[in-house]
Amino acid sequence: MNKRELILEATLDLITEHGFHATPMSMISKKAKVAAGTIYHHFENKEILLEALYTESKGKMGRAMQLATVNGENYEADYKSIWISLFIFYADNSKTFQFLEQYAQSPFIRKETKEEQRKHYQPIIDFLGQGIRKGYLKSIDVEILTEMVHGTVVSAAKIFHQQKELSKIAINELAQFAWQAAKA
Amino acid sequence: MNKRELILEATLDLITEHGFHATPMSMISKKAKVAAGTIYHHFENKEILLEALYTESKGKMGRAMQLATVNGENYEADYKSIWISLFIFYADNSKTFQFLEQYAQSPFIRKETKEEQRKHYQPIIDFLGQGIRKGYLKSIDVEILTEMVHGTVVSAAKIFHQQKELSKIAINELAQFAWQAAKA
Amino acid sequence: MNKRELILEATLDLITEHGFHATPMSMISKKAKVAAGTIYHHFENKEILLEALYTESKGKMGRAMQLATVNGENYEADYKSIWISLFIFYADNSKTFQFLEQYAQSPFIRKETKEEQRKHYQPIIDFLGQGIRKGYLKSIDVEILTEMVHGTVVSAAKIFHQQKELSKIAINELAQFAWQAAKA
Amino acid sequence: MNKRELILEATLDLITEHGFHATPMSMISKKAKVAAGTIYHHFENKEILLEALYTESKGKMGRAMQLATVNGENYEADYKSIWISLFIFYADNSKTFQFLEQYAQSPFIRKETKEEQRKHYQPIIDFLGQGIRKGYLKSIDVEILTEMVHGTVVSAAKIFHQQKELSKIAINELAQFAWQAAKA
DNA sequence: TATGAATGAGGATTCATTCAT
DNA sequence: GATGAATGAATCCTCATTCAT
Repeated sequence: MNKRELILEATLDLITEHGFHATPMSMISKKAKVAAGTIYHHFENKEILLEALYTESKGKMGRAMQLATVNGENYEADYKSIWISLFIFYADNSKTFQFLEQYAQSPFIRKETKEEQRKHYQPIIDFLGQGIRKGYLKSIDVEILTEMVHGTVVSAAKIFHQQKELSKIAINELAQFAWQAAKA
Repeated sequence: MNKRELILEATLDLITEHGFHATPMSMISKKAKVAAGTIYHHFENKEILLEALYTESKGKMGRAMQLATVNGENYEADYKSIWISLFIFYADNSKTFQFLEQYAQSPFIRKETKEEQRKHYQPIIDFLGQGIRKGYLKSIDVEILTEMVHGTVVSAAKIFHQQKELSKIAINELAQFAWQAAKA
Repeated sequence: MNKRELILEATLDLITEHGFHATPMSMISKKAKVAAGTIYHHFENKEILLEALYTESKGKMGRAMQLATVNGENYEADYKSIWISLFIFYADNSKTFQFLEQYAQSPFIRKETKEEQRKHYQPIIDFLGQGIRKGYLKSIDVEILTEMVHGTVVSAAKIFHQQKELSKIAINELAQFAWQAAKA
Repeated sequence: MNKRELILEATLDLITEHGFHATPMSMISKKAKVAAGTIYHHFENKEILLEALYTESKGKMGRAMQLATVNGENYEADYKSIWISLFIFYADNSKTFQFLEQYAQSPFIRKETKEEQRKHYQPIIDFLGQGIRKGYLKSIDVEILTEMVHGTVVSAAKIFHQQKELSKIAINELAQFAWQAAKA
């Protein structure tokens, strides 16, 4: 594992535990077992380190959603498959989830960066747009609908991380919750 | 307006804008037009100031929900009324909303404080519990259901604050979204 | 007990425990069960409070030494009696002793105050001067001799306070030590 | 001269002049011509800086006493030689002397540190213990005797620093004072 | 006299960043 | 690239003192 990775990993760990401003660079360098100056060879400054972490995290999230088995035959099944894929990603990557939740809306990340990373939601927006047009889903503004549906995954993930357990049945119930919410 | 109030208000303003660690006490004292030391007469330290703000904010939220017109005749109508009451509170109190969202899960607020403030959700938990027992709502664990329903209000409020506008119709659509999600 | 006394007592207690600068006026006011402002009705400021304590302490010490039974018949006995009187005062008034030791040489007390309180040593200086002239004691400069003899009492008191015990025999041995040191 | 030394030296100068709490770290950094933060690279905090100074000072004192010419042939001569060595150290190192006097019993230095530095007295304790066993000295508890004898050096050093002069003859008289005090 | 809330200058400490090695 | 000592501005907090009641 190269130093860049080590630094990013340490940053994720520490930032989810203490928050951005309560995580000194010295703490990151210690956890990553790297000299303080080394961080600055890989990241111009602390803000840029954070943005890099944000970009990486969003990328991982995007890739996770592409793992959903979407075959186009049964809209409801595809919808739930995507929902569950994202849920599982959030469930399996607790720190990345927390980081994205806490920092997505924080003033630490520049708007441009946030905008740029919206691309990862595009496939979903498209999928939900299709569902609306085909009459499977409520005809609400697609951006709004996307936000609402995503919100259900986030809520489910929060519950999961609070309880450290959630049966398969329960997960399917929550997917069903999300489906009934959105369906026409 | 007494100094304690002035300090809390300044803190809410600044903390939602810059975040906890990026808001120096000096900035709060300047905004509140109070000497730095005065803050420490009212709040032992910065952390406790934050906790006080959290407690106050949760209290306001609790009071807002009690304004919902619940007459017990039509469960769906009552459900939507509560949903909309909370939504309106979040919509009208943008900063309080942001603050609660940012710090609800942060490590800055002690678990005990968080637990104690859960009391404000109790009426809703009861209301939803009733709905489950009477067969109006899905029979999911009531705590989980509460979290999921609350999540829909949060998502709606986020959309509202991003767009700075949301028609009455749209709001009713989102309440409908939340109702269909939860109903049996 | 009037407030002035209460304040002085609290100051002595706290200052010996924490030191002058580590004893805030607020701590004194709390311990004395008096409002912060009240201290300033009795003492112009912190420095003057300290000086008042110094003056009172030196006065007590002076009075203690006058309790020695000096009958002028046996010089050695009188010498030891004075020595033991002072030792007992230091032993019985642990805090006053510590305070005088720690602050006598500190920069906190003005030279004039210190000079003025030297008067309490005058009887001893006279007594030792007599001893020198009569050939009972070494013919060393009387101020120096006084300092050296006083040093033996201080050392003995420190030992006492460290050990919290010192038999009568041991005390007499130390008085004997002090006598042999000084005698011609 | 490395920064650590510069800091310790500046601390000694300032602390003896103003006292611990009246010596801000900023003042030390200025006097040592070092950035404020640099102090914290070498000493965890102000207290630990003080402890380090204490340890160094005691070490110097210990080394000074080992310079005494002790040949074991004449106990009285050896005793006086040690006494004078320590006196000269205290006389030549006015600030170290003041510092040790002021902080030896203060609450700023932890008991463990104090205990550990007692090792520097061990050679003297041994020397006096021998003197007691061989009948040269009073049979007083050796720790008590050590303290009393040390007290005579301290008193002599105080006199020296007050007067800024003390003839060789006077010094020998004081060593004689200390010898007669302790001898059997 | 007595009170204690309010003040704000001052102090300990932290931490992002630099730079000589 | 990698190191980590050094920097010093910025931050939290303290505390002597004042003053309206």
